[in-house]
Amino acid sequence: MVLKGRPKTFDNYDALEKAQKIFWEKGFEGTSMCELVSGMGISRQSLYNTFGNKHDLFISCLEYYIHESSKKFRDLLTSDTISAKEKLNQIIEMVIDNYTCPESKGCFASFAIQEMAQKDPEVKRLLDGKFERSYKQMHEFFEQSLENGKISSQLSAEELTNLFDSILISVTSLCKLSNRDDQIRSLFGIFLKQIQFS
Amino acid sequence: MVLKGRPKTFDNYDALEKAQKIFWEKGFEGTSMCELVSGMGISRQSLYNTFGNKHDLFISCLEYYIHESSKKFRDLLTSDTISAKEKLNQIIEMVIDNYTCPESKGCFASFAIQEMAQKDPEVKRLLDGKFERSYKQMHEFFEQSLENGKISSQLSAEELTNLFDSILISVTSLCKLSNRDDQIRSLFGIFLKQIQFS
DNA sequence: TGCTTTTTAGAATGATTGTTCTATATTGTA
DNA sequence: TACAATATAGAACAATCATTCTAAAAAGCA
Repeated sequence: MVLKGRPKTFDNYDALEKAQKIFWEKGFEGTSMCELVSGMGISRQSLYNTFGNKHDLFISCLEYYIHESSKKFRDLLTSDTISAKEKLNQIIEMVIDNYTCPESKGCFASFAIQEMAQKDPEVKRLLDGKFERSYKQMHEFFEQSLENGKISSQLSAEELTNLFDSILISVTSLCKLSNRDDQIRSLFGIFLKQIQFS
Repeated sequence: MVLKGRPKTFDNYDALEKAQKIFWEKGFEGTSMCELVSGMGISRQSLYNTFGNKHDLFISCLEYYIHESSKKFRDLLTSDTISAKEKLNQIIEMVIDNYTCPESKGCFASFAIQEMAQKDPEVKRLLDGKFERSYKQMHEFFEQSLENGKISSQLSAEELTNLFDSILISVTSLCKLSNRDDQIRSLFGIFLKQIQFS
């Protein structure tokens, strides 16, 4: 394939990341195309040529966010080099850092659940997929760890997954309220109390 | 105080409830005044006279929702006639019914957290207040129940409160995803496993 | 130098927004 | 009957919206 004409000068994913942050702060309906043009640092024409209309752009942002945010989580859970205990500790540390730092904006997917899932089938489908995949990854982790005796618990693999998933989702709302950092940390302490490591 | 002129023919709280449901479905930015005029069943002029502008109206909706949704919860927790175990069971049953019924729309306050809390200080203040009050009510309940021996647990009153609060918040997001009813029910089972009733 | 494509800026479009204004009807009390 | 308050419908307004269009500059390759 031969390239002709002026080459692209901006990076699609850089632009998507900028757009996503704007959507995140102002919401889908609350964000205007003018703000996106300014914020993404590309011209209106380039925006429409590259990303389609406003809704298309939002979907692309959500897809990119889901892809990026799932990466670290999946890599940690499926790593071969660290113990089950260490995996959990690293995930918990990562989450606590993310949701207790002052400039944290929470979770773009959780925001999308509340603003968009009900009225936008495409958003709903993407979110269902994302949360189902991470649920399955967690479940597999707990099931294997219980089976091979790395952990034991009075709770089943399903229950451990349900609880951990619930805590992860709740902190995306808690972090938007005032003075909840201690509660966020406490929740993971409570979760770890459910597990004995060998 | 003597009444003069034509009396009001619509009920403020009925109108607020209708407005709140529209905001709930479409979001603050996604709802137009025209939709509100149609949906609330009153004229545009009456709307502005009674509730001020769009933002004022949203705040009134949120205040009313907070007041109404806190009522049952508070009444149950502070009741003198039923046991601690019965209180928890009734609250749990109420929540599960609310969030697993097909026409459930979730929680208006949780929606407001994600769409509005970050950019609207007044909304933030109302939500901080609501969740802080219900947190304190729960904490008082668990503290007293532990002190007078109605319940015992390996978790402290703070931890029980943190966990229960977290579960309540997470189900407002879970209910917007597909096929999560079992998980919602499971979470309360897990919570009850943390408590021994006497 | 031509050709092609992407880049930019900004005008134009038509629809919709929140809000105010005008005008009139309704329904109570004095 | 007069007055006061609320009710209604809908026009008017200026602003903003998402999107398309116009026009020209920039940058690669043949």
